[in-house]
Amino acid sequence: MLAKIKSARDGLRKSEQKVADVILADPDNSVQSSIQAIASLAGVSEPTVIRFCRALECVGFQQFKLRLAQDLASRGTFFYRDVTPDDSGKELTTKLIDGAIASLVHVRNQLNYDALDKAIQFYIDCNRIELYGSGGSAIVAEDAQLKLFRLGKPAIAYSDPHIQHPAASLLDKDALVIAISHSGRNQDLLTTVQIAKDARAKVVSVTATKSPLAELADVNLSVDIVEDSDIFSPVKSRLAQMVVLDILAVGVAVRGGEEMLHQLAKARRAIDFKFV
Amino acid sequence: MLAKIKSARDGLRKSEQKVADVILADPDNSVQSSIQAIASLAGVSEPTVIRFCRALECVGFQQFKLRLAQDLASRGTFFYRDVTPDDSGKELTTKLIDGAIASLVHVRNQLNYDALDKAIQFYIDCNRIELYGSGGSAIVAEDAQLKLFRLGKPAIAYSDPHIQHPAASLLDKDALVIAISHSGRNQDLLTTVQIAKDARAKVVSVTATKSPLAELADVNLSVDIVEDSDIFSPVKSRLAQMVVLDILAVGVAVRGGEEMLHQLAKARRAIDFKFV
DNA sequence: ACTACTATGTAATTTTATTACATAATATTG
DNA sequence: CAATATTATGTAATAAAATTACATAGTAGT
Repeated sequence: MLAKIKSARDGLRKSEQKVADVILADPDNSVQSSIQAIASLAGVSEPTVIRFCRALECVGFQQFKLRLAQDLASRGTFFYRDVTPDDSGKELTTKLIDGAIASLVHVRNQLNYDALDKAIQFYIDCNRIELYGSGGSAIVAEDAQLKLFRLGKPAIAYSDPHIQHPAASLLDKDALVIAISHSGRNQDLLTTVQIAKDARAKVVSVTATKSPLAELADVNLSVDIVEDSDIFSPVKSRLAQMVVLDILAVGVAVRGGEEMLHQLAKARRAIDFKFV
Repeated sequence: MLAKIKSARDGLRKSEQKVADVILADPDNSVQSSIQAIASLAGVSEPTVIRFCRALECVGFQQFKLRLAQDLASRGTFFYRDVTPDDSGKELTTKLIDGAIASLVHVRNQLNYDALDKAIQFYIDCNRIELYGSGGSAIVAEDAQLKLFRLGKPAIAYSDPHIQHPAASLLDKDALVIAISHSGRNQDLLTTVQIAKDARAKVVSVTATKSPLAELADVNLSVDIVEDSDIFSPVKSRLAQMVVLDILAVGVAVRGGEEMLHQLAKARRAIDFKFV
């Protein structure tokens, strides 16, 4: 629609062009305005605005506004821009959410499906899961615990390295470790994972490609998010990690066949009223 | 917006529900209709339609239609499809991530900026923050705690109702409560919030529009996500809630002016190597 | 069963969009 | 370069739509 206005502009009558200019100058504002507001902004009469709409093949002003609004809504490409102190609430929201979306799109494009399949197989072959992560990654670990829990095998998350270490040393070859880290360079976590490996547990990491943690793990689900401009630490990676683990959990569920899905649906219904 | 209507529906008055049903039944047609048309289709009076729009936090019918139209337009971009057992890893990933993205787009389109501004002001005016959430929402509360923590005021998250209750009773008018819930109908949480209000604390809720919790809170940051087809419980709402609280936190930070941003940057550098 | 409150509708009012018509501007032709 | 036709634009009237103010019906609580 915007493009249509632009290309139609020169073929319009003089006063209609004024209307086109006003709308092109601030389309977001225009969709909220009345004919009156636009007419006076453009310095033309109200019928002129209607004629303008008709020239654009709309039956009236309302339809024109509707089309324009839909156009504006779907134009959204999600590119990340830094927030600045003078952003309005709307700008802030748009920027942060677009950033989050962009990082999810990124994950979608980079996720390694072989690794995912291997991780799913590890889950199927194990008899219990331990999740390790500290700081922000502890949140992700807990979230994943909630999910994996309902798939039928014991799952527990530890965030304190002093507990992770002894816990890891008690694992065996039937245990699965999921180690979560943004940078993959947290020394405590690396030590924990090494202990788990020495105990012959399988290790899936959720971290940056080529990081020490990714190298150490049996399988890495890569989450490479640049947090370049966030005021806060890894918010976007946290989202991305959560989604990756969600994919793992759902993957396990669907590979488990009909009966697992069925059981999950049951579990869900039972929990729903509590899970708020 | 559609999701918003769905989740708000049960909290509406009877005749407003009729309006909701008419619109949900054929949203594409509704955006082109006048109040009259919708009113007569729903078998209610015209003012009822307006009241319905206001209940959805729109200033009038026009704004409502506009939002709905924009919602319909962007709905096609990332649409959610159910996962099936024979999905490949790639299909699984695409489906789940698109679902997550769609829910973030929703949040972007529906967030109420006035409410956001008020919530930011509450933070600025308070001297400590308590976050309440159970189950999945406890994860969100902890995540938010991590963020708010660094803005300079004490923040603590409680997930156990038996701890939330006494904690809430000890609050005073300088305390800010952030209550998180998917449905906004968790009785324990409602009780906690009532206790907090009786203690004169300010309450910001992060939950579904028109839910009992939203009604009870001083300000609600609406997160209306339909989890219709997820195998797991509120994963998408959890993401959405986290993002909304991230927006709140960043909003507080940027409104705090240059010096707060500076301090945060310092804090971040200091923590970075730990915060993995 | 009465009171108070909430929900809903009716009718008036205001705002918004549209039409019909008049006038001004521009082009066309003798 | 008039005179006239044609097109463009505005004014004022009208119709439609949205909104408000108010009245009444319904409901919950005593």
